[in-house]
Amino acid sequence: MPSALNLLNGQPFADVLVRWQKQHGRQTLPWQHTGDAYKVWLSEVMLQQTQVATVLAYYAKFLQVYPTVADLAAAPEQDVMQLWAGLGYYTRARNLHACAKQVVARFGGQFPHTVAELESLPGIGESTAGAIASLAYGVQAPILDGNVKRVFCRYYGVEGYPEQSAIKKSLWRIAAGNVPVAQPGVYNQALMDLGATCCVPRNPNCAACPLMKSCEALRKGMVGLLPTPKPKKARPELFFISLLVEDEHGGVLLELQTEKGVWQGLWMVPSVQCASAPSVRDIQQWLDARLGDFSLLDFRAQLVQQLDALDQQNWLVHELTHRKMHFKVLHVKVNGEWPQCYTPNEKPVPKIVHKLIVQAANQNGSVQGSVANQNALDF
DNA sequence: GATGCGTGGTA
DNA sequence: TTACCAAGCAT
Repeated sequence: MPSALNLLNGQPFADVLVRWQKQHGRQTLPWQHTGDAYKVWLSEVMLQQTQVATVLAYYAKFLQVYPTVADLAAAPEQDVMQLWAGLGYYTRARNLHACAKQVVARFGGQFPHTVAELESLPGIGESTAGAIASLAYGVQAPILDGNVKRVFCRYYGVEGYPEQSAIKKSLWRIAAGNVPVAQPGVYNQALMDLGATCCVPRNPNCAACPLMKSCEALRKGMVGLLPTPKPKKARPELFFISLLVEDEHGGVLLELQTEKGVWQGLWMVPSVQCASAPSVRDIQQWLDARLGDFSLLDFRAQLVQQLDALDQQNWLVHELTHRKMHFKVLHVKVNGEWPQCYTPNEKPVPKIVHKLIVQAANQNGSVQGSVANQNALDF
């Protein structure tokens, strides 16, 4: 267990990391060295469960469109969702927007300095609050993200799945016990940089690690075994039939997902869950129930004609962390501009919409398809 | 306390 | 190809 006397080669643990960060850590990430809590917050939220390389383009776009938290607070939510589309975990986007509004309303447009106040804001949990407080304001606050958990699990030889509450609790104790008064931001950045560039999940570069000489996992030969992996669980496989209605302008019929669950707040092509071997009768019933909603009754025959061919159509696979989704498509083109049809660039859509459009375009090589394909590639 | 929530990269 | 998992949070 760590203490104030946690020394490494006679130097305080934190000093070693701070020195390492300045020499070997990352220095050029766009939100670093800005002293701007808005930028730190924006990056931290985007980086939740998401890698730096993925975030960079989204971060730049957000900052360009919303240079300040007040700009973001004043934006329509759909605009925020649109900019976020493709980044995943869309609750983050809604919370981002709600948080911006609260920062303006409750804190006069300035992010608060204390962990407790930061944590009271939507989308900011204990770790993100610690990151903002330490990185933007120099507050002595711990963080505990995936990188830090891995570094501590190895360095202290902590066994057990880190998300388990008892393990997590002891990791937080370790994290809190090590944060230095001086330069807590650089120290926290060091932990993240070390985890992201050196103490990586597979094939860590222990020879280059500043903590090597007292790493418990290394001493025990357990580096490859820690952190203890998540217990495996079967991932349910779900099957869907989707309705791809394409108008002359490359627009696609989309409906806003208002239910809680995957893709809430985004726009999706009409879809119905089915068995892995869907029956023609069930899909036909679904069509009869839905076509009226979209004034598409005239196209019923055209769609019904495709039902038998669905057996031959390959499932398009879309994998999420907790489930594996399979899609087949009923595709129809309509003349003119059609209500509720939008290009995927007009509305925030999940990635699967682009995939479905691209697949349909490849299958029939339509002109509309190539437009849709272009839109997909714009992302 | 356990579960749900996206997408992309990597070995 | 499959499996893992990455700057977590909300419910």
